[in-house]
Amino acid sequence: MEYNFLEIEKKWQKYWLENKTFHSEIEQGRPKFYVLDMFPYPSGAGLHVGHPLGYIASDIFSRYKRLKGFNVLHPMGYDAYGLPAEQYAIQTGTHPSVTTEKNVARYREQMDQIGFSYDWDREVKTCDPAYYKWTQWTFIRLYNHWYDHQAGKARPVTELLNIFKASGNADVSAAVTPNWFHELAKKNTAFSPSWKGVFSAADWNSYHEKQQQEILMNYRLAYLSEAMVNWCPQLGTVLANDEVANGFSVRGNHPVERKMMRQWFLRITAYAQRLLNGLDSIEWSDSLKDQQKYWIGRSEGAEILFPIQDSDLKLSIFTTRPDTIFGSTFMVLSPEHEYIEKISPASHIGAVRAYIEEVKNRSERERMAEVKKISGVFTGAYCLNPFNGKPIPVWVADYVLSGYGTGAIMAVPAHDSRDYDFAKHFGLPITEVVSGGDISETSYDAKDGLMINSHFINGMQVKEAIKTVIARVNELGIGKGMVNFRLRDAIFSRQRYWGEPFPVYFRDGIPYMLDDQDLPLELPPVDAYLPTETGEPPLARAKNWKTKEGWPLETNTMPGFAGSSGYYLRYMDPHNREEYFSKEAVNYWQNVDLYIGGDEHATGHLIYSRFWNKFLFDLGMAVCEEPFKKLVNQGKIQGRSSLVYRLKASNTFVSYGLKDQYEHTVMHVDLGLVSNDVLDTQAFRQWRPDLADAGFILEEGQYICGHAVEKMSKSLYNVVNPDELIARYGADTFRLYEMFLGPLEQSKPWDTNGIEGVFRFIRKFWRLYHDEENNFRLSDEAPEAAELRILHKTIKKIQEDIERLSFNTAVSTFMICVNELGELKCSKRAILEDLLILISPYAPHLSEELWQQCGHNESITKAAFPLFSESYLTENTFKYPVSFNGKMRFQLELPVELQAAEVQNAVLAATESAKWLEGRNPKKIIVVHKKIINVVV
RNA sequence: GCCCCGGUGGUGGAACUGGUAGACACGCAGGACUUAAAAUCCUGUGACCAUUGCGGUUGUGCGGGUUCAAGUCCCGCCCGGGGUACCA
Repeated sequence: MEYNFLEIEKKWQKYWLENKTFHSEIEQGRPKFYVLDMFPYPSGAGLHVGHPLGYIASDIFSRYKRLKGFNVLHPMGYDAYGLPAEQYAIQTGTHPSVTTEKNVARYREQMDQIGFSYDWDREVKTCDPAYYKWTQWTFIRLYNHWYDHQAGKARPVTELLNIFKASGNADVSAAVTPNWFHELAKKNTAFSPSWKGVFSAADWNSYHEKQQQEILMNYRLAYLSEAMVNWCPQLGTVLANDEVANGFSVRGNHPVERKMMRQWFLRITAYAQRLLNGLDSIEWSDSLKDQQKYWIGRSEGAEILFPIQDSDLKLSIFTTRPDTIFGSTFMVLSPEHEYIEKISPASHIGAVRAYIEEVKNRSERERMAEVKKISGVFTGAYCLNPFNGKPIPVWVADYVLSGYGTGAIMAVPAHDSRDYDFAKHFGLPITEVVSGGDISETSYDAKDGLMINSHFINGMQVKEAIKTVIARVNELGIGKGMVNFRLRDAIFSRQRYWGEPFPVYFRDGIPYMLDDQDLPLELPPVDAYLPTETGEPPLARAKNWKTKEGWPLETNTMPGFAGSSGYYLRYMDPHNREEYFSKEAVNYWQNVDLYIGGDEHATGHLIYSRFWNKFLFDLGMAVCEEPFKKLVNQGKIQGRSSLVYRLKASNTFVSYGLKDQYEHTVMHVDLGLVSNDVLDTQAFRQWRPDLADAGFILEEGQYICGHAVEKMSKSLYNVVNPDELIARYGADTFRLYEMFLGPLEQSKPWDTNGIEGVFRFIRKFWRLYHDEENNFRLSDEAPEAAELRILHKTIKKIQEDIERLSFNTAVSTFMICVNELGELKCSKRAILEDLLILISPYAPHLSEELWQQCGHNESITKAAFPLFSESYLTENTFKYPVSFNGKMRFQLELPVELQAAEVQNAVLAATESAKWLEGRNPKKIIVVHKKIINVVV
């Protein structure tokens, strides 16, 4: 039988589906292994050749682990909420679920063609009410919990209420919104403006329901707050920080502005330290961990109070360099700082207000673009250095951010480059307090040197000085050591239709959660997918969008990362109607052992889901602190575009090698018209009407195209579609070729040319099992030592490669093995059956087919991975490479048992040595057993 | 600016802990089979020099260093990709 991949692949895909070959169930006593792909957003364009790269790798690993005896959980699903389907709905009126279903079906069809070993019984879709019920359920828990820093975990709000009732909040160490009491006093006149947010039990019990709820909101892990948010007018919604880059939306690249809005937030900052600590316990790439570390942005320092001159007010600043306090020659407040109005004298307040107004009107984008532009204004006020009472002028400038630290800094121009630039610009004094730099040209920011001009810390090293100042500040009660994080709470509301509805209603303007029994709150139909005339989100269009009692429901929906934050847990028990997932399931499957996906999720999904998991861990539901033990980012597959060169103002095209002799413009040409960089000129003329009369300047009778590596995109005509390749070469060849392309984690260009080599290999492999007439034929003769050596060498290498996810070298290893067995004309069952098992994770259809022809009734996926035995590889001689002064000169075959001294003698005795010794005596002979000999002369 | 990753033939890449640089494949050249083509098989293929033969020199972005030995380790640069951007 000829190798007919079309038939074989269809046959086994059907077999796997009908026999539920990859269905997994809990099997106590059998070790589990959880392999997960980042589930895709099903876009209308379908899969291109870059998408399946990670899926193939994870599939190979899953199949390998099954052969190794593991009970493998390998599910797939869809991150179904997304902007494209909704934008399409806005344009056409088609409900996004219709578009999504269609795209899901297409994705499934494409994935099935590749022969993945997913347990499709566990499929989840984030837009499925049975799934998002648990997203809503978790939101309710977040709302009903607060973070206790003392306990280091989330606790129920009911417990917090008991504490408040019994003893107020003085002893509570909770994660709260900074300056929440200040905002509350502004909103609710029942609270005094000078209130510091501390209340006794008696105070608490005297508060009205509304006041109590308003206070509690600042403790909840999901909370509603008026805050500066990223507003994207084109998308008509708010975005989280990770969804914005350089002032533009990551999706769609639309401008984003800052706006005050009331939104739902998740208090992810409560978990900042744990999110940081957890990174040390997981196997992720350094670059990914660094990205998260930077995003979390922990910095240690101190909060110090500076009294304002002629006032009772004290200005609180945050600094990581308390050692430089005597070098602080001015203070800077952010333009939003509450003290500005209070401290600026009448003589200056006009100019200050004008500056603030100017800053406010600058858009976020302008601000970004003008980072280097220095601006600021003197408030006219002074504060005093708390140690020596020296007056320091207070400025306002927009290089200080209101959202970080206390929104105010002590500027130390000598040792901070931003302060330095500011001081130079406004002619403010620069006082050196750390020796070791030259501050005439630039600031000296290093934390290295001895303190000078600094009273009680003079002569100390920076590190010691920092400790000493913090201790002194503590002692005097004018500040304390403090840790700050760059991480911001996650904005959780979207003013869009296509997302999870919040399980929230409002009574007298106060939010309340729905009962669990009313979940899921399903997404209602609307007449249009646009905001209302009054600017309310699309859900405000839904009829009867209220509770049974008539209270209005929340009209925002949840963001994209809501549904993807806990999906790996739901896969463990996807059909459970009573629980998110059962205790039994999570105790068995624990967490993800290997997670493969793109690194664009570094500061989004991968932080949110770690947070989500830690919260569920605090609830006692997740059993591991970290959801993804090992994570690998597959590289991007870039497009390899073909280029042709058109002579200026003509329809003549010049071949690549001759193009520099003419003035020309470069044009992208469809990959389908090019083979091995040679253009099919006939097809080119038919490609577009305007090219029908195209002329060519050829080299050696051919038109050679140039090429460029760039992103895969329709507009560059370089998109390669897996369906066509599979139709032509089969899925097994396609899988192998994707892996053969290069290391999984590396980005690389797709070049279809090489696929022929892999296809050749597959057919060569097939021929090992067949005679010249293509009849299946294996011999039962005992294998020879040489054949066994090849097999075991291969087992060893394949196992090592797969364990370190080096799939490209594994493919080479198979090629070498088949080349060598082919040379020996090996057709021994004892060799070839093991080889089939080895290759089955890579080329599953082919190996199932041959396995069956070998006479097995059961799927090869149930076989056991062959055991490697060192004994077949032992040799009694070794061919030593012999170097002279490090240069390899010749090889010398010697018995392996020879000791170093004997080897040295043998080398000196070798005839070739004389030539390189040239009569000299060697100074030294290095012998590394079974590695190398180096003669030093 | 800062952080991370990378730079090896015409191309994709291999060399895992320092130990024969260029495995495996593509492409290219030559050959076999064939009326011919496809398919298949064989040989060669980093560069330069020498080819009558063995061969020699050089070579992993650049410049130094450590070592018996460096693509691999150290120092200083250059280039490409990604992340980040006044976070005090």
